[in-house]
Amino acid sequence: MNRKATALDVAKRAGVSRSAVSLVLNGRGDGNVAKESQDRIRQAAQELNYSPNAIALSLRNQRSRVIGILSDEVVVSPFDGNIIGGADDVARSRGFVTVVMDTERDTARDASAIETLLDRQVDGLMYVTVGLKPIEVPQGMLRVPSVLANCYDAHPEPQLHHVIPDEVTGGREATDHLLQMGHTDIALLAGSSDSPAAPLRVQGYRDAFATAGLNASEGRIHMAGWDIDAGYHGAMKLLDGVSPSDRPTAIMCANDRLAVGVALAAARLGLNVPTDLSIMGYDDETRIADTMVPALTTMALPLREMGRAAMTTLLDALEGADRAGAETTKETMVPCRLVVRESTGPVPTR
Amino acid sequence: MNRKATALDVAKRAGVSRSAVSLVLNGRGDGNVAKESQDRIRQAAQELNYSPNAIALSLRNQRSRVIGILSDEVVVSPFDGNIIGGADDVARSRGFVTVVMDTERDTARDASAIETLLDRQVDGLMYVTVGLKPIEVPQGMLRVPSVLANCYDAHPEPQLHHVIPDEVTGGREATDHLLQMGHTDIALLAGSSDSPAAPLRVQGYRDAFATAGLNASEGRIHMAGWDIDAGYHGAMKLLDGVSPSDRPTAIMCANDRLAVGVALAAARLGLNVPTDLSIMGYDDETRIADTMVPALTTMALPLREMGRAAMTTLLDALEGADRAGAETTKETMVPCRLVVRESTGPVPTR
DNA sequence: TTGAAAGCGCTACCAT
DNA sequence: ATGGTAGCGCTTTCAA
Repeated sequence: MNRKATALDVAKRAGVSRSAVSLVLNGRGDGNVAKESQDRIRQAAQELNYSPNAIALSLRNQRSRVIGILSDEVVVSPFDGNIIGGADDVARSRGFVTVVMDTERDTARDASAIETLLDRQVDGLMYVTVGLKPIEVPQGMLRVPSVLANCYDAHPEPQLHHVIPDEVTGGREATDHLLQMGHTDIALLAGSSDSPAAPLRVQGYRDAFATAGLNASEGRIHMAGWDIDAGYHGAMKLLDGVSPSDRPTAIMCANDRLAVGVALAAARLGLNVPTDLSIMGYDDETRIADTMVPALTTMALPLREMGRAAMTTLLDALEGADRAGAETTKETMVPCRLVVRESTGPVPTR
Repeated sequence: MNRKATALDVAKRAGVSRSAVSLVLNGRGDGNVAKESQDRIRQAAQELNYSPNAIALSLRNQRSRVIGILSDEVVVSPFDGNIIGGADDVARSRGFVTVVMDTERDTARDASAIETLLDRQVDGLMYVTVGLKPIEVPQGMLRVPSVLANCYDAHPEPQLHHVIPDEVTGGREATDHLLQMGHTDIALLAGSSDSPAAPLRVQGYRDAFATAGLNASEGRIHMAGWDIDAGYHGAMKLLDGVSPSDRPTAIMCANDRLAVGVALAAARLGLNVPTDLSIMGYDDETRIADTMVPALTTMALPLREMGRAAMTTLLDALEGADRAGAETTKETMVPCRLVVRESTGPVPTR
């Protein structure tokens, strides 16, 4: 708990001035400081285990090389953490550090959290949410370069760039996968409309049918919620006591938890997956989709890529502040990725 | 992106000196500054939307009221986020803010992350992990008051206070619950020994039997891993093709995911839960245990409480630095909490 | 009651 | 090539 060495300590030890230390340690020694002084300085710094005080640096330079990440509940919830992971990856690789604050879904805390971050001189801000959603962009975010990840400005005239998954294409390709295996009666457990992702995925489902020249039967689309029990009860309604010819041959779910519920229902009804029924998930939730029995075929959300893309956009804006107006597009859509595992198979012959 | 107002701006606007502003805004105005100056200052501050520059404050005061939280993978993984939530709760209520850095399980990054935090003048440090585990305490943590949450110093002579769940009691009470419902043949899917939590929970299981005057049959304890498939296959081994009289009447799992696998197996075998088989989980994982069908009886990990306790310990040490040596105990054990839902019931009569 | 000045650790610009 | 100095925004002491 003893005080850290300062540049002055290093200077004393090396028998030079503070300025010399600063120059050398910042690589501007050559041509300014004698070679041998340089060595002594570096040596002294090493011995004292010197590293510059970032606070003083920030105050002096008016920039901190810190990016503040504001999370609605990414930290405390089990979801979407990899967005932050991806963002941090690129931040670190470019010499920035990220600090995260989580408001636990209390938007009233947004402003104060941002104020806190801003007061600490963050060079940029990123807002990240669990699940795609429109947000009210907190005023403070406009004071520094900022970006939105997995969410977007609810206003008609958006100020900030956002990075979101391409849900329509995701829904379409998930459906395509089933279509290609010969399924035509595909039920859709579609989440609930409190999330904008749900209707988008439904849209993709419809598009896939349309492209295939088939009619998506609207009666097969059920807004079911997002959890295991919803999947279970939804599947039961679709399958229990229904004659095989009237059953859907595949159930597509708006997330993996629904798929777990469906699998549970299928097991209870003595239906084998995938020979009697194909089940398709969405999200590729870690340690759910990959460890289910059978392992879930699913549409992976590109979380890490989204985080990377968002941070890249932000840092580009930050570092290229000179060559102005380079930024034109306000939206990045990252494609989802089909992960084929064991819960889907060819349509049963009957 | 225009510069924020400084204390000098406020002073000018109010027609006073910087010191006056400082005094008033820090509540030391009375007796030092004229009442009406005070009003003008407060007014000006308001109008300019002034808030002090935290960087300058930290530099000046040598403390930042920031607590750094270092996470091994709490942020990016789906688990244990509420530890951070709880920690943040108490930090905020005591006027501190927390910033989180996640190393994504790369312990090589520990030291540099801590250095970063330290360079930014954090007043204290908290190390938090996913799952109970021993850690190598990074040197830097000893330079400021620090605490360990959900992990503990691997060394024989621990320096830091740690907060962990009481796994033995948790295992015991979970088993007790089953015992009390008349089960005596209770299988245990015990996770794997790469986690210190597993043997502790097993210990609790044995203790419960011992206390009840029963023999825990060691043959019923299976180190099975932690995921759904492990639960599924473990249960299949226990149940499939086994005559009802040789089947365990209850399966206790070392986490909820195992329990999901067990439920899946039971469903496939036509076994009803809980009338044919009771299933007990562990962790009370959000949106898993509570939404399973049937909803899982489980032993809840006191995540939020652990976070709260850890932060309380840390801030007490920080703020009570004067009255020294108050801290004697190095360990806080937080009790787990039995949550009875629908997956457990009386032993079947046969 | 008020204002001037020092100093937290650092870098950049001056003189020397 | 080197060292002195100003100043980032703030609080605190001291003089007026």
